[in-house]
Amino acid sequence: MAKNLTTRSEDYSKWYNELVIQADLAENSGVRGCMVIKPYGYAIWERMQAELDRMFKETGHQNAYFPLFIPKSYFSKEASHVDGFAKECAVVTHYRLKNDENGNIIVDPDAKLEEELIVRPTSETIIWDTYRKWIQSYRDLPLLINQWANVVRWEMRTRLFLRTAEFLWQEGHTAHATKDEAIAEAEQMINIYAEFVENYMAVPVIKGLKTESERFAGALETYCIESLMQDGKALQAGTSHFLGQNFAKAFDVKFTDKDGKLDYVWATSWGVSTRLMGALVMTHSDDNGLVLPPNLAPNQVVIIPIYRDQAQFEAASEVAEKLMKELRSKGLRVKFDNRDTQKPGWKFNEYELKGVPVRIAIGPKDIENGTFEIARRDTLSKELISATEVVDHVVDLMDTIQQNLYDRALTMRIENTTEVSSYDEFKKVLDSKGGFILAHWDGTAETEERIKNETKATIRCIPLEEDLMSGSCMVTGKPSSRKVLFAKAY
RNA sequence: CGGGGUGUAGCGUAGCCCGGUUAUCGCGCCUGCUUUGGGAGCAGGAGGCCGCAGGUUCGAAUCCUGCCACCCCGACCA
Repeated sequence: MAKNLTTRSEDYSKWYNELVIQADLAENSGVRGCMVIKPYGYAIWERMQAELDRMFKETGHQNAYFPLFIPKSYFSKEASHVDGFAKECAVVTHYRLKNDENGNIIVDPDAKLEEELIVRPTSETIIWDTYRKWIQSYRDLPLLINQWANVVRWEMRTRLFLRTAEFLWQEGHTAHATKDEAIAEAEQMINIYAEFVENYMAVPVIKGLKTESERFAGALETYCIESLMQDGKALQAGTSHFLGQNFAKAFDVKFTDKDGKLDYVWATSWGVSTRLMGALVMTHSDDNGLVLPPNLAPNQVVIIPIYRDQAQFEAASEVAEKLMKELRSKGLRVKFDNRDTQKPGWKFNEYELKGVPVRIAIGPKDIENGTFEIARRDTLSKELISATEVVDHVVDLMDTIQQNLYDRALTMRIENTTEVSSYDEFKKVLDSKGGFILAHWDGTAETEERIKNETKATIRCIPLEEDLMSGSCMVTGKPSSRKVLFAKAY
C-alpha cells in the first residue's frame, strides 16, 4: 500500500506502478516491455471500448480488421512515414523452427522469408494498400473505417500503460472526396475524443494542434488532446491526423469525381490506446487507490453485507438482493459481494483500492432501523440514508461524483497552468511548479528544439480555443501571434 | 545503444564486504478454534536447483569469469 507516498512526490512513478499492481489492473509480463492486463483492468478497457465504439458508430463509422503483418516494402512507399515508423519495429524474418543436433529448438535458416514482414506499429500502409482496391468512384466515398487492434513499437524504455511495447488501441482510417471534408472529419474525431475523455473519464483536456516537429509522420496536421497529471506532467490522450493526399499518392488511391475527373482521395487517421488507462489512474487516484468516475466504472455500486451468523447473512442478503434489483432497473451496474471468504473490513479496503464509486453496507442495525450506509469513494465520506430514499440518492450520486471528479481535476489543471512572459520565468516555473505553461514562441523548429534541449519541456500543442494575442517569443523576441502550451510530458 | 542498479518461497526482503550447523523475517497460502460495522487473534502447517553456466575451495547464496533477465537515468515514442 502506498500510504506514505503523496501524489505529488518525486517517487510518483513508484506510486503509480504500485497502485496499478495493487488495484489489480495490470502487471509486467516478463516479455520485454509487454504487459498483462488483468481482468479488472480489462473490464475498464472494455467500458472505454464500448462507449467509444458507440460514438464512432453514431457518426457513421464501421469496424473492420486488417493484417498484423505488413510487408516491409509498404513502408518505403510514403517517405516521411518511413522516417517516423520504420525504425523501432519488430520484424519477422523466418517462418519455421527446427531441432538442431542437440535437440534445441532453433530458427530454421532455410526458412527465411524473401521479404521481411513488419509487425504493425500502425496500419496506415496496409490499409491504404487495401483502399486502392475498394475505391474507384466518388460513390465509394467517404470510407469511414475503424479497427480495434494491437500494435507493436519496439520502444527502448517502457512503462506500464503509458508506453508498452505492445498496446491495444483503435485506429480510424478514413478516405474522402474533398480536402474540406477530410479536415472536418479529423476535427470531428478529436472532438469525439475530447467528449469521451471529459464526460466519461472525467479528465479535462486541452484541444490543440501539434507543431510540425511533433506531428505524426506523414500528416499535414495533427490534432491532439492534452491532459495534465497530478504530478504536473502532461499526457497526450489522443490524436487525430489530417493526412492530405500523401497516402493516397503513395498507394495510388484515385477516384473519379462527379465531373468525371480523376483525383487522389483525402485521408485522416485517428487513435486512442490503453494509455488512456494510465491517464485515468494518474488523474484521479489517491493514496487509497484507484478512483473511477461512475460513467466508466465497471461496477458503479458495490453492496457489502455485514453479519455474525447465517440468519443475519440471510436477512442482509434479502435486503441487498432487492436493492440491487431496484438499482439495476435504474440502469446502474451493481455488484453484491456476498463472499463468505473475506471480512467486511477487508472488502471495504478492496473496493476502495479498485475505485468503486459508491459502497453500500447492510448490517443488522440497518435492517432494524431501515437505513443503509452509503460511502463515496471520491470524498471518502459516509452517511446513513433511509430505505425509502436510497435508490434516488444513489442514482443522484452518480452524477454528483462524476461532476466532482471532473471539477477537481479541472481545478487542479487551472491551478497548475501558468502564463509566463520571459524565458527565465519559464524555467523557474518549470522547476518549481511544473504543470502547463503558456508562453509566446516564434514558430520555428529551432527555438522549439532549443527549449526542449535546455529544459526538457516540449510544446504540447497550439491550443485551438486560446484567445489570439500577439506578443514576442520568450526566447528570441521575434513576433508571435499566440501563446502555446508547454510542459514536461510522459 | 551509453551510464547506474538488482536477481534469495506467490510477493517484499535479511544474509554477501569478512565462505562454515537445518538460509532470515514480514505479507500471502493451508488446517483448527475464536471472530465479522475499516485489511482479525491464537495455535499448528506447507512452500527454496539462493537468475543460469563454468571455475576456486575440504566446503559457495557468499569469492572469480561468462551469460541471461528485470528496474532506474539518457537518446526514441501514443
